[in-house]
Amino acid sequence: MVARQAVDGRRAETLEKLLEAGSEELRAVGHDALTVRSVAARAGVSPATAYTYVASKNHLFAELFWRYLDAGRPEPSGRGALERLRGTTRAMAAQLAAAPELSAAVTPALLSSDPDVQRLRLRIGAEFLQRFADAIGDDIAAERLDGVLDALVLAFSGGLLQAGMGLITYTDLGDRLDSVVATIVEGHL
Amino acid sequence: MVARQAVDGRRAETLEKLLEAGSEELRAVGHDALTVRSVAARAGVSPATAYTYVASKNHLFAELFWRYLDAGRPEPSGRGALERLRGTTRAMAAQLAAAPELSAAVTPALLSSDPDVQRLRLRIGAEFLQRFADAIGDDIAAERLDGVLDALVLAFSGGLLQAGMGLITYTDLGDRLDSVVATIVEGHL
DNA sequence: TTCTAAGTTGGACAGGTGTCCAGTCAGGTG
DNA sequence: CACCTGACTGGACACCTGTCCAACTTAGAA
Repeated sequence: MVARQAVDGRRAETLEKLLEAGSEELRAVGHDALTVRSVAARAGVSPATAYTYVASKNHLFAELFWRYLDAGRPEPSGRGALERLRGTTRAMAAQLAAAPELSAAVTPALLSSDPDVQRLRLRIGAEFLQRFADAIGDDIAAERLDGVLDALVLAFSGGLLQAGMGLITYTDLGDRLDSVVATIVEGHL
Repeated sequence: MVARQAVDGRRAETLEKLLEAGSEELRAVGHDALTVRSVAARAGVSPATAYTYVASKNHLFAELFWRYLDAGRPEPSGRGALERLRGTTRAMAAQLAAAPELSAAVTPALLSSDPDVQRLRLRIGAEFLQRFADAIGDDIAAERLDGVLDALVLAFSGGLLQAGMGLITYTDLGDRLDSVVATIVEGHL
């Protein structure tokens, strides 16, 4: 369970309605203009009810992002660590590029001090790390693995931040990461 | 000029008062609790006046950060690119660690869509890039330089993001970057 | 000294945030 | 069938955000 509290039966349906409405609203008006009340209205639910599921706008974004991420977990394939890593970062960049509004929304959202956001960002961070580790497999010596994973996670977070800032587009992110991954991994295989 | 509009004479003094008050308020109550009105009060100025200098809370943070950054530009020293790079990242991490509230404030602030913030974040991004380029000097072959710089900037941004999220402390950032920088640069010298 | 223009001010404004609570509604249990 | 309980509602709350403007101050030019 990732939402604010356990959901079962009737509450599960309302939560789905809300998240679906949030996702539509996000695409429709963008993350700046979206308000929790407008999402509630779209879901046909009162604001007070919405706030029993979602602690804040930021929490809503984090939740939507987590679900989106979770739904598109890539299967690493390829002959070597570099090829698999590139496949993984490409897939992740493509996923972000396919939902630019959500991606733009989540970067600031994840920085919130809201405790419900905190849980989600740990989960999301762990997910990134896991994906890179899966892609590498055992192609990199154990004593070098941590350093390489560290560099990859930092570079990926950095890409997220730069795209969130609008310095690069989510579409460019793939190319950028491609070369950066090579630069990092080179000499450690 | 980085502030909202050109400042000269009398306006320059008021701006200084405001930024100084902002800095104090930030240390005193943290970035969540700080409001533009509370900063204005501390500076002995009306809110309306404050808003003629500062477009938003985020703009204030970006401005404070830029000035702080600008004041502490490190002089690269050391025998090789790796050593100088490490000196540079160490110095930058130490600078961030010395002003944790400001650092915590600026990461979300820089993601704002506010146009006054936008100018500043380009400037700040350019400054990071410049520092890395200065540290490397001409120790890395031209055809590899861009890739390495890219990786460094992404990794540094990533570090900023992770520290902003509270996944690592600003104090740990130095060690983390130290090893990541080595991982990136290794094999490109 | 008087005038002017830049700087500052108070106060109101429309919107957003997240919380709270008394009251209504609907479904499942006994 | 009546009842209880968990879900939902409406509306008010306190507070924050950034904007606007007519009125006041003040420093320096004429």
